Amino acid sequence: MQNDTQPQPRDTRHSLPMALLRAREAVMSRFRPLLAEHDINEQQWRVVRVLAEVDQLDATEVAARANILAPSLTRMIRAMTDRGLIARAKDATDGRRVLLSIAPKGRELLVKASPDSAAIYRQLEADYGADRLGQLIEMLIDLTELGVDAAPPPEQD
Amino acid sequence: MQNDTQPQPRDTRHSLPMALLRAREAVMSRFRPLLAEHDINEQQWRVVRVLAEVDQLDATEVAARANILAPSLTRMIRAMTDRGLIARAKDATDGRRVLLSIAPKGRELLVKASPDSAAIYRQLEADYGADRLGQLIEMLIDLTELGVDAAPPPEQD
DNA sequence: GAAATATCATTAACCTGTTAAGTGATTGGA
DNA sequence: TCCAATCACTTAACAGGTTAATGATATTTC
Repeated sequence: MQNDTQPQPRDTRHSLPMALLRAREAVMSRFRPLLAEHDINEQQWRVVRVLAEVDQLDATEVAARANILAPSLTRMIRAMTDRGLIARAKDATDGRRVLLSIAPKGRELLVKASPDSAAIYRQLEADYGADRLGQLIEMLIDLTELGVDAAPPPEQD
Repeated sequence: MQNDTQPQPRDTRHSLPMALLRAREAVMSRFRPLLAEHDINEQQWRVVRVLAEVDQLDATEVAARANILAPSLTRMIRAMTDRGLIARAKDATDGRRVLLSIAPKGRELLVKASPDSAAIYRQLEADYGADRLGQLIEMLIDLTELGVDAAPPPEQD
């Protein structure tokens, strides 16, 4: 056996980025019909949910919490305000900032979709195991919080 | 306390889809510089790696294994064949199928990028714990394999 | 064997992802 | 005060994500 002369990449099945991608796709496939029913996409749904948790938030923070890039959010703001899902206002003390908040139709959407969403989540817990699902989420949060460079090379100066 | 009249969605931090998204973003941020160095994006990198594991594969299978939708793959095939990363051929026995295989520049890319990729992965294991990372991947694979409807509602007729 | 059906790939249309550059507002040091 | 640097958002350009429709082959059914 001399098959390890060249370091081969991990097989795609056990690659962490791909495993994350596939798992996400598997989970989202359960929620997609519900989102389609309410004529909203994943990204807008995330924005609505982030804004539901707070009174108002500047665009940069919304983008960070909903995992959406600033240019994407800029485009989405127009569509979502036009649809009455969110409201946009300028920050009085900082002219650069755009403050976003949830609007009536956004709350309405949340109220209408939440029960089904919760049911889908319960089914997922039933299928996978509620404890195990909770454990998985904690592990994912830990992974996320490692940050880009948990152990950066020592700076030389 | 009477705050549970309306089922509120899980806070975004503990939402499974968002946790998966954020974790993936955190992991990919480590790999992105390497991919940029080789002037390739995530999706093309996935296609190259899938094709490296086999002799040839029809487009549908490549799409499935690389988690890329068929229309996206169609667009990518042109760019990737133009660049010499993959090769495209028609299936002699089934005129509908397009068979894809890795091409010399694709193998070259793999050879050049793999050592750095492996190093990034080892760093990730060091930061997160190799055992724990393996456990996480197994949990993600299990989640993926639940499928869309592990326990579909009983059909009525 | 012909018609109906199913499958694979492509195209189209619209949206978001991503990077880079641009604009206006704010901040902080000379 | 000035002005350079930074910051928040926007715009632009191109690529992929997503859905639906279309075309071309295969397969199934009668």
